[in-house]
Amino acid sequence: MPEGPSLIYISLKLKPFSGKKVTGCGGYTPMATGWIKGEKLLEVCTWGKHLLLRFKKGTVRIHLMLFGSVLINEKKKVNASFFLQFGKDEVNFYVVKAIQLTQPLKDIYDWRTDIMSRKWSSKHIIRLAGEHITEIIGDTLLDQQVFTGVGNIIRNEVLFRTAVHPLSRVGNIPVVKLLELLKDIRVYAKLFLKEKKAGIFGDHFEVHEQKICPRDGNELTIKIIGKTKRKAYFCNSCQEKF
DNA sequence: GTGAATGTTAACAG
DNA sequence: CCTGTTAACATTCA
Repeated sequence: MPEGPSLIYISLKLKPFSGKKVTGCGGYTPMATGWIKGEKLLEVCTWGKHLLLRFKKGTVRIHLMLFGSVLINEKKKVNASFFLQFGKDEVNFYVVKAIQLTQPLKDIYDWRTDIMSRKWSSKHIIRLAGEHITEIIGDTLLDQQVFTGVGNIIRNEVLFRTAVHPLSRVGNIPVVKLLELLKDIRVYAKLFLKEKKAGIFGDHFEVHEQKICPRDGNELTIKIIGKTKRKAYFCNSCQEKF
């Protein structure tokens, strides 16, 4: 469920609860939850794949990992790792990691790298990319400190869309090309969110989980690459290796 | 029944 | 001590 756009989608669904008072909370999370009861949910925001629920006494940082899900006024058979009640309404978080943050969010998070943020700055990321010149772009794209919110789907799709080979060294990619890649992450992420809203996300990836390159009809390469050990789908012939 | 999947981090080995 | 590898977590779907 979780890449940047999915988190925005979830946060939009939770926004109506901001300003509302928590009447009950709990779950099997090891995080203490007593401090939340009776508090007003001040704000719902995100940083990449982090869902942030702000309260006066701290923020609950929720991460969905691979299998997490959020249901409003619906329950699964399994226990929720975390839940919040707002009077008659309840929000259930399944298989999530919940942590209490007490520092001001500004001190922890830099939204200039968050692909879903208005504060996103390509200039800043180009600068950061300079510290990763020996790395392969396939790895850097999954580095949450540089491309906050990018996951395996966005990585594979955007590399294909901009015709960049995942094994390209970051330092070898011309800045113009890198800028094109950065821009397309934003474009694709928006499309991702749009499809999520329409309930059709996942219907038509170009390369992710595919077999044939839609551009030249060649067979796609499917390979576990880099330090992240995630599966990359790419076309060896039409994605340029820098 | 098996394996893989939009992910991260703690523990371990060298 | 630093770096890289493995394990662990938990669910759903093909």
